[in-house]
Amino acid sequence: MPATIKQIAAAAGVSRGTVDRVLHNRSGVKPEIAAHVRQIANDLGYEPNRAGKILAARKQPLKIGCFLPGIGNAFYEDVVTGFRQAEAEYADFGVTVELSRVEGYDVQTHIRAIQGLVDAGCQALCVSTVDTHEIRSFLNRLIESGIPVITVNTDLTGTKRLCYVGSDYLRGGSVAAGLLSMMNPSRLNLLIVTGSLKIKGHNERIRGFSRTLREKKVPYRLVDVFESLDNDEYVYQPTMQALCAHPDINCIYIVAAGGAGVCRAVTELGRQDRIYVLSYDEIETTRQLVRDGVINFTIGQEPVEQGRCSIQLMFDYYMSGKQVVPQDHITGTVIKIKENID
Amino acid sequence: MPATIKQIAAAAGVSRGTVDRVLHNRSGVKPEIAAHVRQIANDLGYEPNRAGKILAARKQPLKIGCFLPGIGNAFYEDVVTGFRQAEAEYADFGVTVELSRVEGYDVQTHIRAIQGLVDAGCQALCVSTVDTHEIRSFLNRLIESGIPVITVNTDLTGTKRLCYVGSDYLRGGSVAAGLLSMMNPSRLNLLIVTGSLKIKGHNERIRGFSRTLREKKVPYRLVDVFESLDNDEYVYQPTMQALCAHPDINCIYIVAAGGAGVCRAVTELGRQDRIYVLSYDEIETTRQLVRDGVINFTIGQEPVEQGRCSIQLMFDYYMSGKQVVPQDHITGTVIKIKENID
DNA sequence: TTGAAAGCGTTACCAC
DNA sequence: GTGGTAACGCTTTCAA
Repeated sequence: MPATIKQIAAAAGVSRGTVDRVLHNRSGVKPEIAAHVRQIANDLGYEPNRAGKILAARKQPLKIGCFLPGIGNAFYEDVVTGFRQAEAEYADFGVTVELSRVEGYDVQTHIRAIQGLVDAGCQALCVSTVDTHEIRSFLNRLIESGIPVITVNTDLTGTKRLCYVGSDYLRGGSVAAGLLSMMNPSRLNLLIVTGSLKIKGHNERIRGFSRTLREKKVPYRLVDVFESLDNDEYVYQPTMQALCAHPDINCIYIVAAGGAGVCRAVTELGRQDRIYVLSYDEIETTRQLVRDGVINFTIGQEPVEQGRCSIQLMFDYYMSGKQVVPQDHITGTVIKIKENID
Repeated sequence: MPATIKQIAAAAGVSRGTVDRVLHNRSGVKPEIAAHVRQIANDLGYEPNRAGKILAARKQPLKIGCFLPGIGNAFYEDVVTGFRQAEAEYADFGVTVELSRVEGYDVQTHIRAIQGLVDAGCQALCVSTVDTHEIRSFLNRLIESGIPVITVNTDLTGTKRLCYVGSDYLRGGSVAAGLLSMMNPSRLNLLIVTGSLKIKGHNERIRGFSRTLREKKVPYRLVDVFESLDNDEYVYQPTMQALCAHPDINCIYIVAAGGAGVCRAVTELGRQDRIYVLSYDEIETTRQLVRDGVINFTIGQEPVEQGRCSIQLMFDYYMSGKQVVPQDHITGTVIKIKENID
């Protein structure tokens, strides 16, 4: 059982208040006493007791604001599940989670929503937003005003965010290529359906994918590339056209949402057995397509874990007295096939 | 913020002591008062505060005994890592973990080691042992004497253990077959190397494997099956013989430990590019063989999570006043290839 | 600059 | 049967 403040106080011959001041680097302690106390705390291997801290902290409960875009994109529901899980887990530790969702990816809308969380009294933020200059400087201002920020699912380069919690998109692309390379394809005639050519994560997946295909010397021909705009309705037509124009397509790499639309075209043409389909994430429609054998592999990024973990890291950061800056948490790149999908 | 005992006491017009007695179903409270208190607790949605409980519980710290066999089998090291992680995580909540390891799978040795943990004052057990009648009745006696038991990695059928934390071996086998079915093999000439024909988990994997191969109508011929006894040295010879006798073997299914020995034979014959190798778990030698491209797939079962989770569930069980029996926790069946292995 | 005390929610124990 | 109180470790506030 580790030493307590009381024991340190007794050993140092001072009061608990003084020890507390020293341990929190607060002013008003004579330097030599401070040094002495620090020495003893060190010798005794002091580790603050979380239960005690939490109990005392109940007077100032922690309100964490969470912001997610893409209302209507089922993927984010899992992140929300993670937020809620963590909220339930830490409820009796005084943690509250306030969630703000918006539709689409408009910068001004995002800024307004995040500002709304702050106005509602949130003392910390977990956000997934777009990586533009305007957002970055807006968040940097918040951070400087004392509101710590963790980026979830998408990082914001060059901000002073505490840390990033999310997947390694490059690796995600690489894993897709690695799987394909093991399929022993005599020749890959490849269709790539990305979400948006403007979204960094999607582009990184494609970069990782093609790099690994080259490294592995997989013979392939890129037949076509187009965007799905994360929309199942929209993507159906271009997929249909591409498949009809190129009867030799034997692999479709779906980089983001829109898989259901792509697969509808595939099955309507009855070509599901002659085409390898790889996709990302585990929304319910994707899961069903995997069960049905239309999608061969889907590559997950543990979205629930992303939500849960970001709240936990923020809580721990506050518990450490904002002393210990959390490390990035890169979630797993999880391969799912019919047999290990839920 | 949920209601506290203090608030309930005030609302019911009784003392905190009385509320505490009611909430813990202890005797010595007039029935009508008890009912009244219960009513109010319900209305106020009372949830006990963990921080408070933990603090008060520091007077009786919880010592959990963990037993694992297979010293020398690197797999269990990861389970130990999980135990230690949880111990560190819960140290300031008064949790201590006492670990006992033995070599091999002798029933009497196991019983002696587990009894040793109890004698050392452990109030709860997390164990991985063999599923024999003798072990089962020994553990049932311990359980009846008031020591809760969680089975880790291997379940004990028909015991009164709290719950099982570990993988679904049947599914593990099924996933291996699912992967193979996607390799488009014209015809599979299959070598199966199991750990031991006496170990239930290994047999279940094989059962899941062959069932799924049949379901998927994968054309295959079983060339040979033998045991590795989890021993890299031992398994080398039989593998060499089988490979030489059957130059048409194009797939090896390694059901348990011994993968390094099997792969040594494969590479010495220079046949790594013509043979699909599937294995289980992620010990360092396996990882290296995956990186080297000798093993194509290895299927993990999250051993660290198994260790961590079993301690956590036991702690939560004690925290609930031994009221809430935890559910089985089946860890993921994780597919690893070169690109997503660490 | 330091000490003392109250309070967070729970449990345990002693007194009535 | 019931109430009161001390204790767990920590933070905060007030007093000296």
